[in-house]
Amino acid sequence: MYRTHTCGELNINHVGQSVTLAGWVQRSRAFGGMIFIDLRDRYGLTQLAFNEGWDKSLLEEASRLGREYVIQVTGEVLERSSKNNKIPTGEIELKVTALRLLNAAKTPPFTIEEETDGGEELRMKYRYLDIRRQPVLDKLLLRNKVNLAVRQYLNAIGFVDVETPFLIKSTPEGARDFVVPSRMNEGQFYALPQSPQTFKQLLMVGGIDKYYQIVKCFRDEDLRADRQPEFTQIDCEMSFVEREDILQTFEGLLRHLLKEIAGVSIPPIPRISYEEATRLYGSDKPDIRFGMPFVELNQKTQHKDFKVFNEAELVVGINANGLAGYTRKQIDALIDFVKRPQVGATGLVWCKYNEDGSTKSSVDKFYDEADRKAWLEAAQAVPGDLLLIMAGPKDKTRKALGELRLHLGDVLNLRQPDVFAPLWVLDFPLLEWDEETQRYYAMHHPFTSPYPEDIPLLDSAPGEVRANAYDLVLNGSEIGGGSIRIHDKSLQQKMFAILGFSTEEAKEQFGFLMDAFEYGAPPHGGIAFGFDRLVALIGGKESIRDFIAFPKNNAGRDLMIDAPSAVRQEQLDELMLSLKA
RNA sequence: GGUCUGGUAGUUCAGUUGGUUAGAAUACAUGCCUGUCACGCAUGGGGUCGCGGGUUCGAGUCCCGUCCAGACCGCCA
Repeated sequence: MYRTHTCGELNINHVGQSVTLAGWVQRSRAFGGMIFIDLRDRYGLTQLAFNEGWDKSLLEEASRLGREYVIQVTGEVLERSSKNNKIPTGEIELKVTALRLLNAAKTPPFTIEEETDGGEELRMKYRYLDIRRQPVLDKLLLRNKVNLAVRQYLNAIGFVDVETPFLIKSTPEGARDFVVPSRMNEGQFYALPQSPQTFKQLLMVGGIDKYYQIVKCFRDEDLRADRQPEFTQIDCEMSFVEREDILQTFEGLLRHLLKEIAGVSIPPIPRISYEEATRLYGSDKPDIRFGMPFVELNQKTQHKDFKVFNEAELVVGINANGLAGYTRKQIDALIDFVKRPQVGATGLVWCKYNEDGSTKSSVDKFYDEADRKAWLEAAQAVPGDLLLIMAGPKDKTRKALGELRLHLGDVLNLRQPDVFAPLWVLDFPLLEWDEETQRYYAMHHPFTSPYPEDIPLLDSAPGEVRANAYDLVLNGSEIGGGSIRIHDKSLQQKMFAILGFSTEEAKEQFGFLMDAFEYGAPPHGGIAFGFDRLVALIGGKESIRDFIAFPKNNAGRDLMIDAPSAVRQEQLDELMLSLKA
């Protein structure tokens, strides 16, 4: 037996007991005739004490131990003469009577402590050392806790975990596929799933009724701080349900998770339409931890000679509550923010509602006091507020003002990580027109059903058809999305036709699904959650990387194992592949 | 595909208008120290200034290229 206890559990009640611990040397503090060593495992730290007076040869052995050496010690639990109230084991120490070196260690390239001196790249290269650090370990433990809570909730209401294949078929829609060459089928390739979408629908045809899976998905697209090429989804599907059934079931899941993990009770989740979300917040995933809705000012601004406003499709403002005191310099900083290429606005007009009730704006040349008062009133501003206005093409301007709104939320500290404000976004458009390829694309995916009452519009005005789809947004991040699916072959065929598939192409790509629809497919719908992102948000962080044990960098590389890499010529030959020079 | 930022000791960073032998902190090694817990004190070792080219009497510093890392835009049904 390597140990009788862990390094996190001994306390004053164990004094006098003989125990054996095993772990890593965190830090050693040596004095003339004595040495203290902090021994670490994933449960905590325990101080080991060596004393010349107790055992001189043992003290000498201890003096040779370096950082991260793996050791086993046996000894007696003593009450400390000077206690450390910063750690749970701080009242005791181990008077070591036997020391066994289990493995020596090179000096680690960065310090294994709460606050490390290591940079990102180094930590990724030596991820196994990084995982020894408490903040990283805590995130992995949180992930495990959320995973367990998801399974408990879903199992309790009858969901069945079914595994679906990873080696599947490449499809043209959606994200770029990772492809895998097939040795036994020369010149042919599998694709890794972007999601188990069609399989879970086939499970519904198979009568599984309530399916879930916590499953890896793969997308060969560029990465971000919250985007990895392989990521995990909580994938769910239900039969004989309407939208309301899905919303209730998974609102319950989020409520369960926040209660179990974060100890937070949330009120019923508000709902908003896609149209309203973009109109009020300039985003289809608004952060509603704070207000600041947009106010449209076309009618109140386009009666004077100010060309910028007059020629704009949309003039829209936001009330930056309480910022009337902002100096010229501070306002210039906001203007610089919106002019950054990432935001892309051309300018920003401001209008102050001073504490004394007077008003001042950057466009006083064109607008008088009455005009300015009218704007401020429309924005429900009170003295002390600052109105910020943008003008331009509708979509672009809304998006830019949405960025500014989030920035103001940050500036005003209204985006607290421990506040959870979920939101359902409903009534997405079914289709999006793409100018470049001159065709419609499914906004969600081609299996999403339109609202029955909108079906006639599929022929006359496809762009106006609303999807029976829903996104769950948490604190400005999309954490889940789904829809009621098409389960009727002819409607599915029609969708493919609108998306530009010929009958043959549709049959070749998705014939298996449409065949299945002919054998009694039940009405069904589902949802998938981004598990990494959900865990990160519950943990109060923006980046998902630390919540993944072995993440990839922003070029999709694993710095630790140095993947991807070239393969041997024999492997290529076996696969009948040759590389372009 | 694009924009921006960075690359100097094991690590995190500083390094002025181009100018003598490239510094600090920390880590590491050695010595001293019997109650530390970021122990303290002293001494010491440690550098292809990412790589290649150019300008110059002289380049860590300026220019060009390239590689690597990070953030973002496009992309992500």
